[in-house]
Amino acid sequence: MTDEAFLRDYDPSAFARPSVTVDLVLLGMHDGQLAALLMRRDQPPQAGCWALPGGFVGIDESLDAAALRLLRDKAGMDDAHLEQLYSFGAVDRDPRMRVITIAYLALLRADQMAAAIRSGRVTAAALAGDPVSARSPDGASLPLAFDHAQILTRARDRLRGKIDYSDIAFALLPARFTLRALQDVHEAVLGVPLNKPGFRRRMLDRGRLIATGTREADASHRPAELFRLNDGD
Amino acid sequence: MTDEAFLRDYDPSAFARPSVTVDLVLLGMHDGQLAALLMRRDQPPQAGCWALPGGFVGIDESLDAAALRLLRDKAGMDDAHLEQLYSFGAVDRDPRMRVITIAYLALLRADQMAAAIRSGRVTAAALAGDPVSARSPDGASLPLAFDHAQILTRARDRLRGKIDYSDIAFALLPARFTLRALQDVHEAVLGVPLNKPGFRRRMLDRGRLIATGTREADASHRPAELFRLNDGD
DNA sequence: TAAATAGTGTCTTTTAGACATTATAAG
DNA sequence: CTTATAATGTCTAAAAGACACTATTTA
Repeated sequence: MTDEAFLRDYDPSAFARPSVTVDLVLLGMHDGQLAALLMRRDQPPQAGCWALPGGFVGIDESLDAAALRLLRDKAGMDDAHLEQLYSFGAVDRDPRMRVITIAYLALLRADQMAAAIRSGRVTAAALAGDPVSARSPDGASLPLAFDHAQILTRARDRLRGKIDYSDIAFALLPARFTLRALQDVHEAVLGVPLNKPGFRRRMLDRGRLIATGTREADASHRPAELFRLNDGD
Repeated sequence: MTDEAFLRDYDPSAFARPSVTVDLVLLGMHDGQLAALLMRRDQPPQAGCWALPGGFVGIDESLDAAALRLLRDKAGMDDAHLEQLYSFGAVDRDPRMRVITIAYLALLRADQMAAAIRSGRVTAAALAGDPVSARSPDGASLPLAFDHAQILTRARDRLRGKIDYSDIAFALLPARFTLRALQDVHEAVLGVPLNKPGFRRRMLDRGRLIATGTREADASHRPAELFRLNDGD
């Protein structure tokens, strides 16, 4: 890249620049299904459609910092798993102006999901299908704004691709969890039922799960043992 | 995101916006090693350092279109494997101004590498280590500009992560290739030697390789059979 | 004691690593 | 006939799917 190109870009009005935003895909388990937290648009364009929480990237703010700020402002938390997902830059993705968005994937525990929903700023929508579509808890289909179906599909696919060899499933669970709950997460993300003994053995053979010796409390049947992740090494 | 935020952003001088560029990581095999194509900076800042080819994203140009344009302009080709890699947006990554770059990974065949080098616009640099460092063919270490070592490391890691389950290795090979050449690509990318019979069986059992019946020509020993990829299904 | 889920044992198939052996070309 | 590499066979170990079975809690 030549310095002349940079220099002429020093004058912000000489050449039009795209706006840059960060959008958050907040994913977690809700009612036993994989769900995203969405905001309802009440202004045109696309009023009535459901959108990802997002905002502009500040001129003195890194992309990661912008994602963290939005996580606090839109979902009211600051300790979720957060990773950059993909950048979307189709020319007409927003009818108002040229906007390039860097999408981030945030993984929430059930208690974080519940707290964000209680705050009233976001609503949970179950995700299914390919490409992904969103459904409200009562089963109604929720229309998605802009290219957000595409973004949600890529987020779901990222989760599917990484769940077998990474620790991301645990970001969707409390610190102590049963093997059944862990299997429920895997099945919801992958969209297929899994073999129980095989799943159990695969998880335990990995050597990362530590039995706590305590058991779940509220079950109306034999209670399962609670495990925690050994994130020390 | 509120419409007020969008509206105030309609005036480009009201709020400073970052510049947006696309940088290309052009990877291929060179002298039996994994190598990137770099440009030497002859102007400050970082004069004498080696940088990825890149350029601004046009206001009416998608990210993918900008990457394709740069592939043509900087490497003189338009049929390489091209995929978005990651976006880099640290506030001080470029000392001149705030620049967010969307990095793309391009995979080149040996003949494309050679043609780009002959054009004189880029130079091949072998990649090794973690984080990646660059070396010229004569063994000299090449200092990398800005955050480009970080970008190259992420490109190399993407290649490593996908080579076992995707077709990207074939993007680095001509249409017809020997199993030894395919193994050389895997070994260069992964940085470890592989077992020959096991590698051969794994590739053939996948059912994607088609024996052509012809053999390599220039060998001074028993010539190996040439295969091609079945990219039909 | 019935119901429901937790948890285990075992068989089989698949996959992959290691290593020895045979085959075929050039010089 | 020597040398170098191609190509194959076989043994073994680890991983994963399927399924039957036992164990333990609540109601």
